[in-house]
Amino acid sequence: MTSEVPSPGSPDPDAQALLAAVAVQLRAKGERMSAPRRAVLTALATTAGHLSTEEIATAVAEIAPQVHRTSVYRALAALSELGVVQHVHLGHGATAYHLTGTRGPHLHAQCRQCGRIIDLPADLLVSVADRMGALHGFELDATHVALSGLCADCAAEPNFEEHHHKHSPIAT
Amino acid sequence: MTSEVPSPGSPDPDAQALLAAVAVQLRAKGERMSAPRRAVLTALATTAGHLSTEEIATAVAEIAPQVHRTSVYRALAALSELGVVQHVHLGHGATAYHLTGTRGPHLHAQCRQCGRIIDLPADLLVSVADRMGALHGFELDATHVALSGLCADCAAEPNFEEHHHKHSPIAT
DNA sequence: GTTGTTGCAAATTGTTTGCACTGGT
DNA sequence: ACCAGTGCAAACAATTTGCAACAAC
Repeated sequence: MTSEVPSPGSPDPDAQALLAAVAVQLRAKGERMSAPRRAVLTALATTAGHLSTEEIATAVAEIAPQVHRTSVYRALAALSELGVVQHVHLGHGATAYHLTGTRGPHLHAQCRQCGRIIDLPADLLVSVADRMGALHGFELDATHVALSGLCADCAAEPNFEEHHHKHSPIAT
Repeated sequence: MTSEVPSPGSPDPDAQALLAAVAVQLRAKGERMSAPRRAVLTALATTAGHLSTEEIATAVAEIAPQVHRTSVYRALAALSELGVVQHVHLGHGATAYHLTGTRGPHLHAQCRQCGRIIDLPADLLVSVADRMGALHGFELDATHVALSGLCADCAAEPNFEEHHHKHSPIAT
């Protein structure tokens, strides 16, 4: 939990390639690659999971301490705009960010007890989407919000033993 | 839109009954019925829809102007605790509240463009829930978050013509 | 008369904005 | 050299908390 960021010595080819590719995309739009953006991308790339703004800010602080929190927000906005970064709305009030490429398209579910996020197959809701389309003409974007419920561990143990707590303490 | 609150003259039997019933439940727990709680319940009862804290606060201000915003939050917390009020997490960062009894159990979907909320049959996700249970032991609570997407109107008109805007301007 | 609840003001938390300056290209 | 992007401080919005006064029971 304290250091999933690669030490300055480990180049991490994947992250390097990502930075280069994004730099190109940015330049194509007349925008620029910068330290904060690099740090945010690195944070996201080295986790492969879903991070809250809070968690990204923390990770960035370890990677590039001089980067201001404000710039993290701005970097996330810019990268979202670019399409490299996506976000998922979790229950409660939190938003989680992840790289668009990562692990292909997938849906999310979050445990309302321990906050754990579970990835689900992208096609899980296709029939539901079809039904909603037929019923209301509603065009479902299933990846955009996380389904809510209880993970296996928390369902088994009804009380809050805060099993893993990889994410937030969650209220509801 | 400006006044769905009943004028002081109209008693509204449904709301009255609700207030009485909740008062009993509160007392059973050693708690009390009060002006703010009455106002919040009335606001929710007279809308039958889903209201944001903002909207509730506004409605309450019309019903009982002396009620402080803080008390609205506290009333919502108390009534949620009691189980009379439930909330749904909408995309973006908003939370909508509604009476537990209202229109029976149902799911929600929200248009990410205009914010409109659509009610869906409660059983829409049962097969998905089963699949998640089998796959991960995850116990889905489908009512707790709103599915996200585009409503028919907004899907037809790709640009933001802010069709109805019953709810928030929504960003994403 | 108790004590749960309120109103208010102040503290918190999370995010955004204005602006002079820095750094990528 | 140009101007997008940054750091910082201040503005903002939304919710929470401490506490004395109040009112439901």
